[in-house]
Amino acid sequence: MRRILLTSALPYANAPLHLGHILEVVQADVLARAWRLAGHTVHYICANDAHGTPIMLHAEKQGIPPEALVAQVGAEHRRDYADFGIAFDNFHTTHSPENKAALDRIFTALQAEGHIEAREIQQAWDPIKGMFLPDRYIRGTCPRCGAEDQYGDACEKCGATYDPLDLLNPRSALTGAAPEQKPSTHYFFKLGHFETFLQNWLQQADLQPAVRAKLAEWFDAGLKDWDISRDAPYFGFEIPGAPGKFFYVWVDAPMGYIASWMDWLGRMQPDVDPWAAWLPDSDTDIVHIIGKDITYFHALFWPAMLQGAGLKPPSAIHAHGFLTINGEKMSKSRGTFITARRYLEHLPAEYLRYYFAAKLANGVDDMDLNLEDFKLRINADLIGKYVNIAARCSGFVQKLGDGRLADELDSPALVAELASAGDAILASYTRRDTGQAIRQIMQLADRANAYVAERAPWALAKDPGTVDQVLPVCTTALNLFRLLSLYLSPVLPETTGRVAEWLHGLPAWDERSDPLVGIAIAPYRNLLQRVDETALAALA
RNA sequence: GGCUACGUAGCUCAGUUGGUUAGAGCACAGCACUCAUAAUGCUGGGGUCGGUGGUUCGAGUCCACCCGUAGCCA
Repeated sequence: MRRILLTSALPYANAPLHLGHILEVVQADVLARAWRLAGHTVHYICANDAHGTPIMLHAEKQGIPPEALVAQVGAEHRRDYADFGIAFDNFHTTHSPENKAALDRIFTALQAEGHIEAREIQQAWDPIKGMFLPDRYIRGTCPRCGAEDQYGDACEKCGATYDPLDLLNPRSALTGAAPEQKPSTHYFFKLGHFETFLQNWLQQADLQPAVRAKLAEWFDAGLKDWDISRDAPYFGFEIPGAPGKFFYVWVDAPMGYIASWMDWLGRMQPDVDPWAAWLPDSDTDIVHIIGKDITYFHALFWPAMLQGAGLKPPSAIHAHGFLTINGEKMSKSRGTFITARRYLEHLPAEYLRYYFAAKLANGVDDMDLNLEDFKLRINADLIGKYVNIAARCSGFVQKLGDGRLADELDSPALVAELASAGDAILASYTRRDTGQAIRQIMQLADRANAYVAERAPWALAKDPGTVDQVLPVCTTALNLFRLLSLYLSPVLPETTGRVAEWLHGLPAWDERSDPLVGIAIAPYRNLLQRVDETALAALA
């Protein structure tokens, strides 16, 4: 049995969660639950990404301290996640003493080993605001194609990337002032020191082919030093021995994984060394679920920093694609930006969990949330196939069996078949091919419905010569339903939890071959409603 | 602009190391059934696998170029 530390990417504590965030955590949560079914020990941890210029400026605009903004947004994030059934073992924040401790240990070690270098560079400076400007806060005309009002690092029109110094007619996005050039001492992480290590690591780590291909590209381009410092004013941690210099948010962000783990251990298992899982000889697998846009930080800087600090690099990094809505990028102006909260105001969380799960595969492809497809899929799979099995059989148990299941199954072979199919399903889940798992489960649901249609308990019930067969048939079908519920439990914990209450618990994984027979069950109560058209329309 | 990935039936997606007439679910059509939230079962129609060229006895699967989409460029 494995010990696994599972993470999803830290959401930035600047804005509400949207459905793209939910796609990621659903993936991670399903994986965590599936691994637990398989008997592994999984700790699923996450945290708020609390630092950086955008948060500092946002808080300033609201007239509150950044700590207050982060706390407030963090509380909203927690609530949204909880309402989507995301069962973190811990959700912490990077603005915490634990994270400061993690950062100090790692930075000190990197510095001691000569992996940090300080040197002076030229930076854009806003003379009115009195601060250095991140590239994103400088706008101007693209030096290549002449497009106006482009960001300081890249042109959205022609795709060119450049230095903000190259921009024509540069302006501060904060004050409109023309930025000046000022020298400043910055600290750099010598990523190039880790080329050999990274080359080896990417061979043995559990990575997708597309991620490996992307990494190879960066090696070909040569590993450059990474600027890890920012000048005050900045919301973050100050660099030791360098007053007025702060760690760039992306330095302490991944350390939030460690901080969250430390925080959890400190409260739950204070005797355990919080670093144990991250030491080189640790038997804990560290698995990161991330969006494809941040592969760079997780697969290059992060393992290198850990290695440089004498810690264990990640065992696996799994990148996923982006979410589009009805084929379009999520965009506030186009009305395709759906926050997690807005979805929850209209539709049940588990519908979206199921839809995402059904379409997730072990690749980096983008996923489209097509609302018409969503409706058809939920209605067809969850109501028409899955829940239908329980709904169509339980009435007979009440009418003919007085609520008591038969002592014998009509088809033990079919129940055994579904029970043995579980291993392949679990394998699909843990391979992160959740869509495959769902296809396998729905195929079994089809088998169950075909079985009921073939045995036709309603017809058996009409003939005194066959009426005795009705209960064994329905008991068989309900056992199939119970197995399907077990298989769906990583995706639909709440619904299958209600099934568990109804059917005297779901079987333990290793005991799923034991049928539920000869026992009284309560009358069936509706488990899921069809997708409400009005609610769906309100979402779009 | 460079790079990486993706582009398969109306929709959403599978297609293992290239090998006989390209698969599934949904949608659609017909039939059956009426236990079930108009749910279910059976049968069927539907694709020159983004385009062009190439390698091969043979390519959705390999190569080149082009088009489109997404992300990255520290």
